[in-house]
Amino acid sequence: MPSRDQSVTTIQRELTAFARRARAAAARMHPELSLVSFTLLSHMEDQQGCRATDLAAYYMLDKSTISRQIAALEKLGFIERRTDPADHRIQLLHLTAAGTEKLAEAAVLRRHAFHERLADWEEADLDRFAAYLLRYNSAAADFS
Amino acid sequence: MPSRDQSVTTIQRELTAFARRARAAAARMHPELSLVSFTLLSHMEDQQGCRATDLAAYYMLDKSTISRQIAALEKLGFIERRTDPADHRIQLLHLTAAGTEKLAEAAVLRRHAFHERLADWEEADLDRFAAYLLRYNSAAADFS
DNA sequence: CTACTGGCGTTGTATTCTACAACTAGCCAG
DNA sequence: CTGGCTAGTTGTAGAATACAACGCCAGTAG
Repeated sequence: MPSRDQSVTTIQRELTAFARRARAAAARMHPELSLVSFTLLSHMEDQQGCRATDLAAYYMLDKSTISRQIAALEKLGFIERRTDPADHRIQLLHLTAAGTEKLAEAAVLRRHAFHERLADWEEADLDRFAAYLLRYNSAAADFS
Repeated sequence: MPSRDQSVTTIQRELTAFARRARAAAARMHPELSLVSFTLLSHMEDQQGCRATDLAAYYMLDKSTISRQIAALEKLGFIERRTDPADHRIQLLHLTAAGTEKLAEAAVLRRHAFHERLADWEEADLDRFAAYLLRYNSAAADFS
């Protein structure tokens, strides 16, 4: 039975190892959509009409970085900006049809990869693993 | 009770969210040691005498990237190269005392952050979470 | 109404990370 | 010895990112 400290160390090491590979794995899986672009599009799909500032805060990126990413995604035709009629400083970001489609393509590839890796897991274990990750991330969000 | 597909989707989303933030979080925690440098040093500590090629394969990075990272870490005095006497093509990478110390400093900061986030978890849950991550990563390694 | 203040986003600039390709050097099989 | 393989380096270019300075708009104080 591992000690509390050992478990925390393992969690840290394994999460970090995953993080280190995620970028390259995403690049290999869908070269047209980097991990950053993918997550930004995902976020926009979930939160219809989100602002650039929201994305910056959520992903701990500088607003200038987001601005350029947004510009690139717009140039590709994946998103569109709608100026908030109530406040002209704000741009509400929305996926276009092309963006939705592209995101779905990448999501299929990713989901397939995850399903493969998790193929031999019991459903109960998947359920608990998902719950643990949710719990961890919601706690981590408070510290960011 | 979530379906198998929902659980996989959650796992994918939450792991990805973590990965997206890890880089910035590491940079904020220990600005002197990027996430990449940190993981490379960690790997070298675990696998005393590892090769640059091993690091490249494990983290899915190009060998040129590793070469430059290695060069930077050597310039900082954190690692040293020892040519393998049996095969002069190979450099065995070792931490120096300074590197070991620097790594320990960063590890303390990181471990503290993880302990904080996991403070209110039951030990049994930590244990299971760690086991799930190990299992996931060992499966993922086969696909890389 | 005007001026200050603060929030949102863009642009200029520099740095870092990364990949790909071409290369050198060492090992080994024939 | 030669050809082919492996380990690592270097040239080059592109992408991501941060920081700082700026412009624009909204709200508020005077």
